[in-house]
Amino acid sequence: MSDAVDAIVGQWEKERPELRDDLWPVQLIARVQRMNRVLDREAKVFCAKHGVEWGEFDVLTTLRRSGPPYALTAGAFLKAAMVTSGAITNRIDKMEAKGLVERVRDGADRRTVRIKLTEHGKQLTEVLMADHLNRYARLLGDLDPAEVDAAAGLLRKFLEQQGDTSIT
Amino acid sequence: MSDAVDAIVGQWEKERPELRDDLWPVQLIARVQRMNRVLDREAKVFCAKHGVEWGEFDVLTTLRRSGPPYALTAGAFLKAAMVTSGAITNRIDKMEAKGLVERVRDGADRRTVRIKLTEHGKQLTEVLMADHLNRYARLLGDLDPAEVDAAAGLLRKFLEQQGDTSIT
DNA sequence: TGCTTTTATCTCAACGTTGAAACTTTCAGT
DNA sequence: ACTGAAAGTTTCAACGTTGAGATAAAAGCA
Repeated sequence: MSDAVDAIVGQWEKERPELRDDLWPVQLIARVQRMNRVLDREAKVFCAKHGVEWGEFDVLTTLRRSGPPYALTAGAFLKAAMVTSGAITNRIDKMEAKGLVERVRDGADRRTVRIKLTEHGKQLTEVLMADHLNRYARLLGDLDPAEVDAAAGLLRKFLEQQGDTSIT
Repeated sequence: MSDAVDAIVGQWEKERPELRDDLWPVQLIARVQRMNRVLDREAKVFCAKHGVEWGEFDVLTTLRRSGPPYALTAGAFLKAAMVTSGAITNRIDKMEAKGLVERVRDGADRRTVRIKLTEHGKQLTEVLMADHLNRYARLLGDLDPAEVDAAAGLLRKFLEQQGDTSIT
């Protein structure tokens, strides 16, 4: 059994044999990158079916799981979505035009803008989530659950070390 | 110990308890996505230090590990880099301007264009690789090698299932 | 030899993200 | 109150990628 990354590492071992002992991180890192690409393409197809962008779906689910009143500040999205501020403004602009969310300036701090899920947005999210999780289960369905769990645990350690510990 | 993904899953369990048994794929998939983001940022900083773009570095190493004569067709890059044809054309245009690679149309099939590493490009790549692998080792250095290996193995299975089995 | 299909690459407009600068509001110190 | 620093968001130009279409060459077939 071998994948594209095995081929890549094989090439290095042949071309630069002296690097042999330094290639083990490639085995994980390159696969994380390639898996991300695969997931990304899959996600875009899924979102297109439902008429939303991948980034918009991210905003919808982030709002939905935050619980009532389904409203978060723009700043909260920066960490949750791991994108820059300009991207969030852009996403919200389009989603507001679609009627999925609305901007609410509340009195407490007039710098902040709360992004709030509209009723339409909430209903769409409920529909999307079911399909979304089915899709995930299908993608990983043929893998050993215990191994998936172990791999997730290792990635958690990496992310903790890198300080990816909070979404607020 | 918990990371951002634990927080996300925790929110879902609270908001939609009935989804509890369907959230296990999120534990892996969300971490692959977030780890990819972390790696991406790290890579950009690394590349900026050496005056190349992340996509350009990818082309350089792909050529280098392919072995003499360090020349590949544009099509070969599509699968290796998992990007579209327009992106490759764009990358090669810029790298040719920098003198890192050169386009060679050889007689056999005049449709194909071989992208060839220049001497300058090759020398730069040698320098970059040492730093690159040091960086990788530092990133994963605090993790248990056996666990890294196991996680890489699981991701390999996923990628095989998704047909990511060749770079040619 | 003609004709169609396939393969390989390039072109280009649309798109989303980045990152720095601008803007407004709030906070802290005096 | 006043002033400077900090925080939250928006603006905007530059950038790289996408994806469909164009172009050109090769292969298959009559």
